[in-house]
Amino acid sequence: MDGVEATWTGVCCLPKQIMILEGAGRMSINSSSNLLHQQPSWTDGYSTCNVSSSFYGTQWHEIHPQYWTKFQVWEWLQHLLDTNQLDANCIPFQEFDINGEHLCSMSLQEFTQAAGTAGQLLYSNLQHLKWNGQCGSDMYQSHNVIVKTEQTDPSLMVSWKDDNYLYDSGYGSTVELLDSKTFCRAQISMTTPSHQPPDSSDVKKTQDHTPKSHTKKHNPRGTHLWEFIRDILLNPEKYPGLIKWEDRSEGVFRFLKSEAVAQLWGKKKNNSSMTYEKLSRAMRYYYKREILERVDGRRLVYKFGKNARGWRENEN
DNA sequence: CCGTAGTTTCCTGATT
DNA sequence: TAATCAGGAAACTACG
Repeated sequence: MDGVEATWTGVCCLPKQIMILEGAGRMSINSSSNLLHQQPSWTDGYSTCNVSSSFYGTQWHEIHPQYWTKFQVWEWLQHLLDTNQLDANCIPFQEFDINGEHLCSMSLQEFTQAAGTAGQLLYSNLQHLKWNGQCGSDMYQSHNVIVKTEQTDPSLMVSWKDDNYLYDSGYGSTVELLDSKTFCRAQISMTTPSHQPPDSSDVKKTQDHTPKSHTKKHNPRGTHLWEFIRDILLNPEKYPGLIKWEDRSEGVFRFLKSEAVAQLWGKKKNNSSMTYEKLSRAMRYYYKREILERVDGRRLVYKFGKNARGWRENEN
């Protein structure tokens, strides 16, 4: 029911949606009118959008490609055009009138058939998004600098470099859980000749290559806590034993290692004094905003509310 | 400089 | 008794 629920406080993608549509027109895609007619349900409810910065954050680069809507697929395509300064007709949007799930199931061959030479770029970028970044996660493949840090919980080996960090699951695999904005920029730098340095507030002040066509979101500290939690849940193989789903379809989950999660969150925020006590206070603030719902009587158990996005299995 | 969002920190008291 | 939950209050910080 709320796959494209427009009631959440900030479907602030309106400007972007307009941009995409304009872009489609400019690109003289022969089926642009088709695109317009097939605008998915995101065209509904605009007028009711309460443009709050609270949810500026939930856009294509903040959720796993698997969960993208058709619109988010187009956003991604548009983004690639913009960031690679590609000619608009390089990517036939009409060939990508599909949701993220479908997109993720496409082979390289299918991408090439759909988008010609650009297909390879799309494919490799998507593979990267699928396996290395996602949701609030992102990475710098060229910056996998592992800096060992002490962890109270011995099962938790976390390494950091700037905004990103690597989480060693303790099972021999080192994976990334990074900031989404960083990931976005990493993707850009990855596919453009001029390499951009990792995300940092310092860098942000000096860099001016970020495409302006993508509206700046009010997400001052990178991934929000609830997104961070969601991403851990969406990566059970990467973050084993930290948080688990109690009821996947209902969005109910439970902290298994509350302090370990708090440490991980603290690491992300560069705050070594983070505790579950403090993290849980922030979680409780989400009740009022309906990002979380109360689960009475169960310790360490939370439930995603109607304003939490991107956690459902088939959210499109 | 100001206001706001999203925490962070601290605290008191209740519950498990 | 320790851990967790519930919220109030104030502080903090990036951002517009």
